[in-house]
Amino acid sequence: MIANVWLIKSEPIKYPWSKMLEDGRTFWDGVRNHQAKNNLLSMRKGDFAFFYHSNEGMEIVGVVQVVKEAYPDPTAQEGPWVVVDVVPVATLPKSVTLAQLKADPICAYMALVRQSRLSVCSVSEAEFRRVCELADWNPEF
DNA sequence: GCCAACGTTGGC
DNA sequence: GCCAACGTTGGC
Repeated sequence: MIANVWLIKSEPIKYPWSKMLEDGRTFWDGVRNHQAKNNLLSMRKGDFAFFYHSNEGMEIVGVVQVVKEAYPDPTAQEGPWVVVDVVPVATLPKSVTLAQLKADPICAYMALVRQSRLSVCSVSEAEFRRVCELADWNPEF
């Protein structure tokens, strides 16, 4: 695989996938956790990320791509916080629920499952392929 | 530098 | 609404 894959979480009440599609592009703000911030810093232009609905839905609904690498979070008063710019790439034909991931031998060990509070986590290539299978999605890259 | 208290996130 | 898992804060 050429690019790395990540997973970003959003509460549907705050920023749902439908809004992501509507906006076409957004900066991923509000991360106030160092581990999540470090993941944002590791993102490279062209990397992909699953878009996960936390709290309500609890499922992976779409895929986005990083179009601008980390820069200071405009919504942060101070501190080292950063954002990246992302654009939607695809809506998954079938959403993949947390329950499905937990029940799957490959995905059960995803950072998403192991560290429920981490809002930006990495996804391995094996996990990526498996989620695509579960989603009935055939990535064209 | 340790640790108790507290706050937040997010699954159940 | 509850609670587990973490992160942060502040007293010592």
